[in-house]
Amino acid sequence: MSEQAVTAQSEDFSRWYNEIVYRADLAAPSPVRGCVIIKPYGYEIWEGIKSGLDRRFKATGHQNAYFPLFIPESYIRREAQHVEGFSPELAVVTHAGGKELEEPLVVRPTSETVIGEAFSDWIQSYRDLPLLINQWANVVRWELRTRPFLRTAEFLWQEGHTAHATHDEAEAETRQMLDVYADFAINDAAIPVITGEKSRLERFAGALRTYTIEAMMRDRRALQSGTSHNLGQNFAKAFDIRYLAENNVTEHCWTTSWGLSTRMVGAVVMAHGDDKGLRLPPKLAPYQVVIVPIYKSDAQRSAVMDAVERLRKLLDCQGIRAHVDRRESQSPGFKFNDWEMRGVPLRMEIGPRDVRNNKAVLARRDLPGRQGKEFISQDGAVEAVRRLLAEIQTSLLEDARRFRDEHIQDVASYDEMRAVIEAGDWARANWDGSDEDELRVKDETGATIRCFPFERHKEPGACVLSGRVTENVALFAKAY
RNA sequence: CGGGGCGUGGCGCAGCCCGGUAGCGCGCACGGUUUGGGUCCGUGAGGUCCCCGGUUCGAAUCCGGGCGCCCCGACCA
Repeated sequence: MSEQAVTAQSEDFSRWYNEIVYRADLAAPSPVRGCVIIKPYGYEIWEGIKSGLDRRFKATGHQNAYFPLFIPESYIRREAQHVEGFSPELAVVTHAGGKELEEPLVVRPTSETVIGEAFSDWIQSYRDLPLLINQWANVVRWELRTRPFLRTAEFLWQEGHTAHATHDEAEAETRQMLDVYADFAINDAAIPVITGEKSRLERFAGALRTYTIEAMMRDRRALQSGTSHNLGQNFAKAFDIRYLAENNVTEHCWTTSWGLSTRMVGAVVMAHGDDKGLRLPPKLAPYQVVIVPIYKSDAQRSAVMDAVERLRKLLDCQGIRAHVDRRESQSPGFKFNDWEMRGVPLRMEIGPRDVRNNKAVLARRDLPGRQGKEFISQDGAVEAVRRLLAEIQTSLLEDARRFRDEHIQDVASYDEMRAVIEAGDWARANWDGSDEDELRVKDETGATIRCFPFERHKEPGACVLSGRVTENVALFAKAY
């Protein structure tokens, strides 16, 4: 990596990102254009994301299920805005079983339609509500340009689909799940996301309202990292999802959907990475501690490996994910660099000197060079590791938060906004513009409205474009 | 679909302008050396130079045509 430092220039950063994704063994280039190959190390990060989310979904009463990969083309057409939004990027199966199908099957780009069709059968009475379902699945959207994890033709995600009796319940669900995402992003992924509502233009095809968590990457670009949609009664009407209320009147349900994808893996890479490669938050790191043994002679090796194995077991018993790098053909120095590149939060070095003194060296990945090194006694290893992992988890979040806050600027005029965007930062502005105004901003600055943040950092004021006084505050940024 | 670039061992590239029988780095295999911050040395395996046609005694190199891929933009989790 020495020849390619992370810089604030997105062009360099993109190169850094691609290289690190492949070198750290998160993914492999796919023989099928734009599709995914996630390698074991990258997949384990995804599994960490899955378990963090699944735990939260269970706590909010959601249950997992699985729906078909194929969707009859006619389903997609039933919700007007939905077709319009997705049709350009659909992959369609026209032949199967050796002959042309009567009705083409779409490879799901998202499952509102099939799940809506199923829900209409499942739901009869208000007693069946709320219906809270999640599915872990892969979906396909034939994107024009792809990047590993951030945008691939096929990606893995979870999509939650719920049905409720009232608008308010659906709205509460939509907001709750956004909060779940934010909680996960902040506390597990150490990414200080900003929650807010999407503009009309950025809204999900067919939704009443779309909420988002927006993350700032190390090159200051924004990444939409999860979304939650209040679908109103649009899909309920299109798929005839109705229930009989207590007063014996038939009503349409109010539905929601929300999703978070393997893009989150890319978000972790881009939000924390540095010149040396990945920096993984301990909660998501496949290996939290890597133990590198150091020895010269065979006698030294057996003494060192005994101590190493003892410590590994100790950590393992405490639920700490520890890995011993037993490679004989690689020097310790090589291993240090290798694991730093792969983002392991903590490295434990044990050599003959340490064995003699009952010591070990711990090196944390979040701090540069010597600053991160600490001598500990082997007896206190578990405690020290536990303490440092917690500190690293916190420090990554704080580091990212500081970075984020330094690069969001409040602006009072359109000129100011252009300058801030031009410089690469995010601009926070009073906004009361039309769709056309929003498009104009995109055209002229390259920035889009990431969201109208829930957390207000700005007083009512004049819209930077229309000049009308408004309470609305929008966050503008260039996005991935 | 618009603009730019590139196709040469597994990967990254040089060679092309000015034709002469294919080279470098990484990786891989084997041997030795080294191991507290990316060891070093030696030996070796591995190539239809994207495809088709033309010019020529001779084409990776020149000419014509085709194909593929990447990057920037439009679309997007």
